[in-house]
Amino acid sequence: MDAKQIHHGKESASCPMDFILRMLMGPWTTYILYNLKTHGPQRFGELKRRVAGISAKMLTERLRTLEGASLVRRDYEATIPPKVTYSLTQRGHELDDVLGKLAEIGMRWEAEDAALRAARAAELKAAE
Amino acid sequence: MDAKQIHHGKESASCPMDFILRMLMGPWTTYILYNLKTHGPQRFGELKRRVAGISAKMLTERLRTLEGASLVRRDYEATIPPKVTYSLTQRGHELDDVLGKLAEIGMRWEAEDAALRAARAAELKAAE
DNA sequence: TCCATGAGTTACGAATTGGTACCTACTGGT
DNA sequence: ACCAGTAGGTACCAATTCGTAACTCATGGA
Repeated sequence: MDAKQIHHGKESASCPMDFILRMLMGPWTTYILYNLKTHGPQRFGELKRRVAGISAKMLTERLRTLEGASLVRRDYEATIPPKVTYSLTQRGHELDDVLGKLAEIGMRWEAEDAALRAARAAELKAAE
Repeated sequence: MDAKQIHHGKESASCPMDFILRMLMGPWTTYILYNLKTHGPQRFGELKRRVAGISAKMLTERLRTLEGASLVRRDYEATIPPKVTYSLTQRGHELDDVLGKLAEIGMRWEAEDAALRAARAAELKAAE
């Protein structure tokens, strides 16, 4: 769906995780998935308020992409005003483990880096 | 390192997997990591030949980014011509599991989709 | 003497990205 | 009568991205 994919589309067919990473990679995608996971099904406006800073355009586009990949379901109720609820599909939930593991690794690295910085700072202070 | 990060940097601090996904997300990043994982430490040119279609500029930039994140180590020998070898660090190898799982999910989805398409095609043929 | 190699760097340029502002249609509140 | 909220769509515009082509430096080979 992006030009990038078209651009080297043939090569990327060889790597199955490429597709999935491309899906997760949008700047806001992880926030959206994270919010849908932790706060459950939500309406468009709710989601937009939670994912602070995102524009309606971007949110729409990301949700459409996720919907196209069957990671998110869109339930439209033609009430007035209309009510559109987004939720994770089964596929969306299949990513829970991996995202959890990634978050864990991310946090571990963050902690390690912080410890390293602290140690270095202490070292500097001692040398001074 | 990207403007994207600067752009909503404060918000992204709340999500630890965001950093890590941003690292993996570059169009070529997974190929590079995959190649380093499966073919072991390699020199720049070797890597460039394996990751078909990548430009030297991109490869350099991606490797620098990965190096900055301590996922890849760069060993430079100042011989003539110079010899630069890249390999996964311990941190780089910590992603093996997750990437493996992602690849597995990706392949499963691909297979499911293919099965679905086949079923649909058969249905069409039967109806015809 | 000219070319190729290895590992890049730099300049340029076209395409893509993503934000802002404005539009829709409908209704309920003041 | 006017404004706000819902769920977007659209046009425009600036910035970013990524590819291409040219350049680097030093040496060994034809």
